Amino acid sequence: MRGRNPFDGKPQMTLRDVAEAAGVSEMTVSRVLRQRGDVSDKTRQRVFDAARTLGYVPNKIAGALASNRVNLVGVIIPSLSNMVFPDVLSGIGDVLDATPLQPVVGTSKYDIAHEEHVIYEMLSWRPSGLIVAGLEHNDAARAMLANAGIPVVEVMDVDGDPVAAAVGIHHRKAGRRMAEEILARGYRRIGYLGSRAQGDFRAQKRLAGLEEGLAAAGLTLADRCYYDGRSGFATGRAMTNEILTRTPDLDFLYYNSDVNAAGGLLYGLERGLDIPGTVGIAGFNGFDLLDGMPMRIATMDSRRTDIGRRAAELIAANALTDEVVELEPVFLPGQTVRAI
Amino acid sequence: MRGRNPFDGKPQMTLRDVAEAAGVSEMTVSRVLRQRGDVSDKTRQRVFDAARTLGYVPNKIAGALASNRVNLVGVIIPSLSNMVFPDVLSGIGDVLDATPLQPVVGTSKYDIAHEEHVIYEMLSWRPSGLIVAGLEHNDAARAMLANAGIPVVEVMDVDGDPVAAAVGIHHRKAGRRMAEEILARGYRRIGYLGSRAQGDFRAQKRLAGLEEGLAAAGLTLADRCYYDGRSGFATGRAMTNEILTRTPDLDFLYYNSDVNAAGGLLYGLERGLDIPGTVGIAGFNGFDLLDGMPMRIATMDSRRTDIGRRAAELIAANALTDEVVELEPVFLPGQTVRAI
DNA sequence: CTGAAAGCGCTAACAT
DNA sequence: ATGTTAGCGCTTTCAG
Repeated sequence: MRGRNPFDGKPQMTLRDVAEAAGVSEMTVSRVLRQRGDVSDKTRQRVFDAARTLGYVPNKIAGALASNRVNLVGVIIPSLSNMVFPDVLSGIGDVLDATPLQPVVGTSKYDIAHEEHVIYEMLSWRPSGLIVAGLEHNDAARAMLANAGIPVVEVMDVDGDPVAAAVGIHHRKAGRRMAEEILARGYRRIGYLGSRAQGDFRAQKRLAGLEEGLAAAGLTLADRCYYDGRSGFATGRAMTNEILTRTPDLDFLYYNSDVNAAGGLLYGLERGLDIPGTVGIAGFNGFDLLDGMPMRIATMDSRRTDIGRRAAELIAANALTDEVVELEPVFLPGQTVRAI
Repeated sequence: MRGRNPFDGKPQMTLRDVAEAAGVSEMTVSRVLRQRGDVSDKTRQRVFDAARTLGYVPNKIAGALASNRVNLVGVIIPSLSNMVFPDVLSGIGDVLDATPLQPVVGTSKYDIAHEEHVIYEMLSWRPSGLIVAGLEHNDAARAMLANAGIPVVEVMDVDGDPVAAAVGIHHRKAGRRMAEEILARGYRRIGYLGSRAQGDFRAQKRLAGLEEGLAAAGLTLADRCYYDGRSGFATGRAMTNEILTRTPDLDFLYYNSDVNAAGGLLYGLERGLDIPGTVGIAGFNGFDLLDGMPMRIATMDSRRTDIGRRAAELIAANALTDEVVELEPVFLPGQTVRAI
């Protein structure tokens, strides 16, 4: 007899069991359970009853192999702890809920080599589509994505060279745009506060964009400050303290994330800084969790949910395109920058 | 010829293709690719080369069907937007990373009927284990979990009647414990601020525990205030304003979540309330994101990462037990309650 | 409306 | 160290 996995608790119930109980063929059971093809009401009822009493749960593995159809969409994001990505997932879910497709999430941990591994694992389940955060992949990953033979969408960022379709904002432009807003409001001594993580390409692009924007006005960044580890209020405070101690005459602080900016805001208010008069503050992302801070922080809505939605729509439409959808981030001045 | 899925981009590459290219049998290729059984170095190399040049990606569907082994662990949680659950996932990941198992996440949206559906979908992929948040399931779901034939662990909560193994804290006890801490610090007019959501059983249990604890001292809750929608600073502020307007003599505010408590804290500080003198504040969860608030909020660490870890360990050990692991939440007084 | 046959791509078990 | 055979549980296809 065929070896059974020693881990198996109990024998698997099969279509055949249901068929026998209902006194019909396996095929009929299959048709009833998938609501495909015509089956008489009487038979259908018998089959349903049999399946229900037996507690039959179909084996999708077998079904997928036979039909060559897997209603899963792989979604690969760097991390779930960063609030950015759950928002993207929620957009994806909104769209896929109306289809038979189901998202399956994997995390790359901001590590390109690990990402390659996750992509490989995902593809080996033959999903109906793949959504991958970011444009930065190693060659092996790019090759897999290019040859996957299923719709692939790179999300978040369109500032680079997509392998496939892409939906996102242009982070460099977002940085430039922020520079313009800052300068238009009369700030001149600008500091940047962000993560040291090599894997956060999008923040790096925003920084590059910011510097471009400043350069266009003949300015350079007055100082910058980096942190390791997680973002948070404490992180924002610590960085702010560090950069203002080192360069006290800064008149603007641009943070990689709203969460850190919020920490900076709290720090500044406690020190009695005149915000936005003496020092302006801006973050990035537009987290509504932070509504209710002492001041609304200037930020840029990164369109996360929309990005998820648009990506999912491309997958649901089975679009094997390499279309690039660039969404416009929305600048939200809040109360931490001077009025124009 | 066999019908091909019209969605397929290109024909699937199979073991046979690699076998032909390498001039060996399919079995040999299979052995090489799974690093199982002895294969000569020369053959191994030929196979690797062939697989790599062809860009072969194994079909796990077929492999799983043949081997009756699926290295996936289903994880079903209410939502990803609530920061609680990513923390649990990260604990699960820590443990599973050292095994061949991979977590697959599904969300029940705080809806028991939808949860049943998600459990069914998960089980139909024949995972090696299932981790489900909460003890509250409908009968169909309970039946599925009980008969899954794989290790099943219910996480977060042990206050109820687990179908299978359970790892969590006892939320009613946590509420009682909080009542004791509050009373021991001399507060007497206590208000509760939490979600109206029916699906948040654990917060409801904490509230029940709080009331029990107060009752034990001959007290009752002085007021309560509920919100719809998402937690956040703005939500915390609004609730706090509402409850203090209605019942100005409250001397303690117990929130369902740290995030709302933080909003309440900001509100209170702005109004010049003496915290913790006149009014004490406590939340729940122990989110370290909030480190760096103007005051450290009193809270109870819900042991989320540990819960994830312990649950994953049970799954990894293939434990078909109904063991209940009760972890102790840790009370963190912070600065928003009076010293004892 | 229902059934029988064939086979999806892979791996267990048994050769050799 | 490598090959051969059978079959996992389901769905496609074709026959009635």
